[in-house]
Amino acid sequence: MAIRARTEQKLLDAADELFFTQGIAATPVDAVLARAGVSAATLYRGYASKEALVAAALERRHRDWLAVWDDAIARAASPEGRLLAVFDALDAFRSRPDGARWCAFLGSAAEYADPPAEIARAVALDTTTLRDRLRDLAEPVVGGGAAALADELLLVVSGDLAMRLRDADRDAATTRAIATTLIRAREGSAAAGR
Amino acid sequence: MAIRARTEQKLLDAADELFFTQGIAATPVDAVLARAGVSAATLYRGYASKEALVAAALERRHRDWLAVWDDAIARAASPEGRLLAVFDALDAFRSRPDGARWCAFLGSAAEYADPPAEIARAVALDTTTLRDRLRDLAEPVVGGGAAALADELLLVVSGDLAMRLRDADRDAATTRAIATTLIRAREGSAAAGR
DNA sequence: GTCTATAGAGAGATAGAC
DNA sequence: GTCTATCTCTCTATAGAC
Repeated sequence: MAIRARTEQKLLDAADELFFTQGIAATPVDAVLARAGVSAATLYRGYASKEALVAAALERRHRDWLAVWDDAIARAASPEGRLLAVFDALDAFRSRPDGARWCAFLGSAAEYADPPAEIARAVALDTTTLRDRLRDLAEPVVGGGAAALADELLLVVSGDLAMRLRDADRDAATTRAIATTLIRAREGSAAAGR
Repeated sequence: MAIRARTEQKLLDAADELFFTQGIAATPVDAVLARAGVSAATLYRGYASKEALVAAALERRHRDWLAVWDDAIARAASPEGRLLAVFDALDAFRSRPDGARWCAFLGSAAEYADPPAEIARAVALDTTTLRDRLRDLAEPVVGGGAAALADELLLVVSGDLAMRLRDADRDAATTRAIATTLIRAREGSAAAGR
């Protein structure tokens, strides 16, 4: 990639902040360039297209998200706490200065009827990472029902994110109440099956 | 509105099918016009802007959605069945020929960082209608916890819709399993509190 | 009430200078 | 490795004929 590391970082910072708060289609490339203080020619030396820049921003954001999630898991004291840590991480990630309006990955998926391959890959990675890690974290809590519980919690996470489109500043309590109820229900049946 | 009823219907049909499957920003007005077999001048005689057409399509869709939901409620035989009917309605609405890719209302909210007033109104109406009707339907099932259960189910509905962005054709079973667990949990505490 | 034709603005991407 | 200048295309909306 024939582009300087510092320039690339400025581009990704600007892309992240604009694409995921204003929307991809709503953000002209010029706006990213102006915020980054970089010229169009430089952008297109490093990236094949606007979509390639979006994909790169998503990939960096995915790494950041995993780091925040890992921190939240590390701070938890029990298996159930580690499973619920995903919601602490959601709150923490959201209150970052560059917090997206709702979800950068779902938002990107929503903007394309037929997403460019690079963007589809980034969104699919987010989904499988969420599902796989939730299942691993659920296993110590509910045993055999871990995969099903992970699917349920993935829907709850997605629902929490989507609700941000309905009420801009909403209470996170409902989300946690749902998660706790779902976990309790499977803890009970796991214990009964033993 | 200086536009013929039949012409308006063709425009709304085309707008609905294109905006909510391809995306609003991704659909040029020309594409709507071509599909409707109507000219640009006619559209702008009836609607002030592209956004006004989007809002009109959302309003019509909202009325259709309520009719489908009402039908599903009418077919249910128990209070709990009527509360769960929202998920039957989601399935039915989705399999219509003009079924949106995920959700026309959330999708419209997602496309605008600062939505035009008419579109914001339509999305807000969808949200309050869902919340209020779910609460009314929950009341006979769980009594005092109805408002809290309605908030939970609204998040589940939104999560089901958002999950369609992750897996294009997914199993509806997870959604219903979550809803049933949440209802059971509050039925239990309602009974215990009596 | 609807159409053809077009105005006027803004988009993504590139050529060539430095 | 980065910038200035620009090319080409597409978009929303309107003017004027029928």
